[in-house]
Amino acid sequence: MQISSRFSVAVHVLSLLALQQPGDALLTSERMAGSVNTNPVVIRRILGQLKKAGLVEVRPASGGTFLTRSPRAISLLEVYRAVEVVAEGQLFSVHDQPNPACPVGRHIQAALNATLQRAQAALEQQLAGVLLAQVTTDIQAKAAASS
Amino acid sequence: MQISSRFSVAVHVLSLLALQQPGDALLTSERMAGSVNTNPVVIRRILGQLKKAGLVEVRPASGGTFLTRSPRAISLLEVYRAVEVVAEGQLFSVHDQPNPACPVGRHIQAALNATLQRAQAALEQQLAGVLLAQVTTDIQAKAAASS
DNA sequence: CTTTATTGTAACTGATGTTGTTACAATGCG
DNA sequence: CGCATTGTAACAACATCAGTTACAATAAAG
Repeated sequence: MQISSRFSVAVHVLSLLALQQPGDALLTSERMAGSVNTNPVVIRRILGQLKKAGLVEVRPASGGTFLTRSPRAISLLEVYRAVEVVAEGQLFSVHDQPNPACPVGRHIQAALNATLQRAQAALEQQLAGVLLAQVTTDIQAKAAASS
Repeated sequence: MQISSRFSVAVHVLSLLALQQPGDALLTSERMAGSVNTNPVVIRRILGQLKKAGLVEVRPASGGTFLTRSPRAISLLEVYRAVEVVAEGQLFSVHDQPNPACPVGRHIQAALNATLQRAQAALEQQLAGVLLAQVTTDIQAKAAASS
């Protein structure tokens, strides 16, 4: 099973917000949905999660949406956590009722746990090491190169 | 979304096979299902995948099931790949039709790709570094300690 | 050669999660 | 006030998962 695209959509939306300039038209959920190519409600749901995580400020009605911090202070791990694509520490699911009468059944969970936690932590560390600013810089570089 | 428990069940089953002794009663799907605490068909489906990956030999009818290699020569990454919990290189799903008329839409996929691949590779490397033999040794150690 | 236990596989179910959609009340700017 | 927009609920369509029933194919044992 794949990790939900909520994560990539969230990074997309945050990139739009990070690159927004003072003079620009306000970024509404409709506009953002146009860039992501989805329904505005999908964007609003994700914005709700980013807001709950304290990453964005959404001013109701026609107030616009803004980052609460510099893109240099937002890691992709924070975004990943914000959109709850995976419950904390639960990337792998483990069969939960093995037979305790069998030595393997009794100990498999504990024997596997350390490895699964390490694997998950390794993935999260990679996300922690990338900042939103790096993504937007990369986007701008690619945009400049292709023009 | 979580990674399917097929992976942990497969490691459980392979541990049973690794710890099986010559004199023991044959490990049928029914017996293994008893240890995992699930339905025998679930076990047979997973055995089918492990067989396809060349990790086990299943002799039809009442012939028993065996590892084709030493547990020291089977990494958890091979098991992970065998049960196809995640299509190769596709742990993260990315929204696939961003708007090319927007600079962010046009470049977000490429900008994210390297990071997502690295994160996934970090996870897989951890699995590659653990052998089935380590799991069974750990199980035996825990079983000895609790007796 | 027949009996018997077992595997391999198809088909179906119920539960859950995702993405997209419609609908509409609440909000706050002009 | 009027209006664009947000926040949220409700629902549909779809996919995957885990469990189950059913049964033909297989091969070992007598």
